Amino acid sequence: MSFSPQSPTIADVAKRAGVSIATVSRVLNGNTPVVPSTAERVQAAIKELNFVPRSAARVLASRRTSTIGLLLPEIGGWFFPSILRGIELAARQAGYDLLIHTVDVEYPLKTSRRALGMHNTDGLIVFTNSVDDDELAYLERNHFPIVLLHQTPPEGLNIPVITIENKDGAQKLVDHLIEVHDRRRIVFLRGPEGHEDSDWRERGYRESLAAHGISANENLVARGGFDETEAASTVSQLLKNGVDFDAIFAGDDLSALGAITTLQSAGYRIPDDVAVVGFDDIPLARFMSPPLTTVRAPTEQTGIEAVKQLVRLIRGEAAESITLLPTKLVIRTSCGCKPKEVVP
Amino acid sequence: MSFSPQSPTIADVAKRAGVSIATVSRVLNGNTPVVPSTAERVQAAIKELNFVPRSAARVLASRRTSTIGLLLPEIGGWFFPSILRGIELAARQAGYDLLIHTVDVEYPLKTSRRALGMHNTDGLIVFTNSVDDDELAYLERNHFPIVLLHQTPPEGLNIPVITIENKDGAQKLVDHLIEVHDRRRIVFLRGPEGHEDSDWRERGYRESLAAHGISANENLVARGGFDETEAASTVSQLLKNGVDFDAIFAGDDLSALGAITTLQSAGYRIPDDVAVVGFDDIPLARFMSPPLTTVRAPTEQTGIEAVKQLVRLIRGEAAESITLLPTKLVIRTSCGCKPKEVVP
DNA sequence: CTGAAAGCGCTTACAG
DNA sequence: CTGAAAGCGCTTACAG
Repeated sequence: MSFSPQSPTIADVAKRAGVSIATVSRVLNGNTPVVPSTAERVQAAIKELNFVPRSAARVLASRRTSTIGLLLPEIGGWFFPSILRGIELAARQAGYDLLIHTVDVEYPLKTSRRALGMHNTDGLIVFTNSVDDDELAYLERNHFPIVLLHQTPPEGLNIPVITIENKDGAQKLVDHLIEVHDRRRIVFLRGPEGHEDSDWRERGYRESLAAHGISANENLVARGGFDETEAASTVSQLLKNGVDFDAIFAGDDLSALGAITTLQSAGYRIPDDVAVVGFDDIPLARFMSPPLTTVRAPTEQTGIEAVKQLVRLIRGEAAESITLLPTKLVIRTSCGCKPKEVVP
Repeated sequence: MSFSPQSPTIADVAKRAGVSIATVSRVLNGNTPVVPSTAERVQAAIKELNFVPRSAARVLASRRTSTIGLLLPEIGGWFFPSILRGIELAARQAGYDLLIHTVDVEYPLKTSRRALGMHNTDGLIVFTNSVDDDELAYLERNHFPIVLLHQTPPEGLNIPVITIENKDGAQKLVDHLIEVHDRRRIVFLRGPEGHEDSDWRERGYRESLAAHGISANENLVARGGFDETEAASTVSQLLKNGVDFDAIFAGDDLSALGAITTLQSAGYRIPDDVAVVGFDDIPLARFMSPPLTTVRAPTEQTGIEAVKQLVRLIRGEAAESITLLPTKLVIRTSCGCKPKEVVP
């Protein structure tokens, strides 16, 4: 039903080239010397028959799947395509296929154990909370290669993690609001509950305030949900409650968008009345009005690093226990900077 | 290196349950009756040993990979995550794994034949131009199940295609500009060369003009590239050239964004001076200023349909040769409608 | 309903 | 450098 019946096998190639299947295999894998003239005959036979070795047979015989599994939460973010591209490129380059499974975050364990694991991959890249702690512990106990993306491992588990300089980026951003634009009543819009990126950004926010002798005001910390709609409703609530603020550090660019929209339709001018900044530098950030000041993370690089560390683990080498990719301030005008000063 | 050495096999389960491996296999697959009490013992053994059957062995023995391959162009669009979700959900539900490969559109053939094909999948979902015509012909000649997404098959090949009502959506949108807002000098911003979605949208545009007795003006058709930057530079060029227009139908929402940005910084008011509409209804469309009138496509559904048709082919059933998913006008204010009339 | 056995298409020691 | 052969871990006729 799936293989064409006449689909050639290694035996067909061997027969045609007049060699044993072992020799064909050696030509295919290139890891054992083969006399050039023989190799050429084999190559020719392969081409003529349009032969492609059955993956399953190779996997079974070699005990290596040459496949990396990627577990993602169902709700894909904006960075998702570029991280995926990074992972796919790096995986292919290292000789691995990529098997993807999206996880209903409500049932991380049940779904994940079945779909991707040691039975069909050599290692797993796990994105933010898409595998629960018990499952991670189980996999680690069995020395199965795993790398975490944007999530530190649960207590006691030694699993490499790839993430970005959230705290540092956030701190620099808030420093900028305070030092350059003299804002002191800065709202922070949190991401979803339990989202580590958001937690670190919040720490950066708090440390910046502290470093400038501004005492934290808990009324200024509210839910943004990494989501335009939630941020929009939170900001209207703040306005309704008469909370006094002169800037908003939205947890991500989407919530910045929601905040800006709400403020503008309530008649506030940005950045004059309220400065608004985000995090991520999604493609549309530069097109918002005003263009959004934010923090850029090297998303594609994140995926590449994840594969790099995972491949080390698969090869039995040591991996970095934490890889922290640098973030970078992107100054536009929503913070109060003038177009002249803008980084292109 | 990849399987833990002690990782249990079907033989371990059989021994523990005191049955043959054939019986374990039958319990696993549930396609042959097994006495309930025996089945329970087997299930218990499976659970105790934490046994998960090796995929490669099943594939090799059964001659079915139970895997669907997805070929994507490297440049992921906005709809990408939701289409992927649709595909993944539907694939899993139908009992298939999902193997993904992104294709450098410069070399569609070379990369694609190696990565995904009959040697490791039961069928392929091919996204816009990620496999070249010769390769498609080769696959079809071998009766390998394929479904195309947003791309009609090359001449003479009978490959099912899933796409959306591009022409109809575009036509309704332009009808709206003409009939409701009395615009007659409407610019169309094309997508990338050879992009079928764009071609169909252009046809809808032209047919709407024709239906209203407006003769096409080729000066009003220009490159938008499905891209903010390209659209922005095209629109400034139009302005510089003194081209006279009262509306822009951008090929997609991103180019609408670029157009709006450019017009506004040149001092034009939207929609009063120029109405701007897009296509796709990306998440940020409602947050643009003004909120963008556009056309919505059921992206997740597109992925689901693709899997559905592909599974039919894999099972040897007949598939719909074309599945056209409906699009829907989303009226906001960038076309000139007042907020009151806005669809929520 | 169940088991023994062949076979899926490769890789890889082991000899030579 | 090359071949014969065992074996990877399953599924599936074939008997019984």
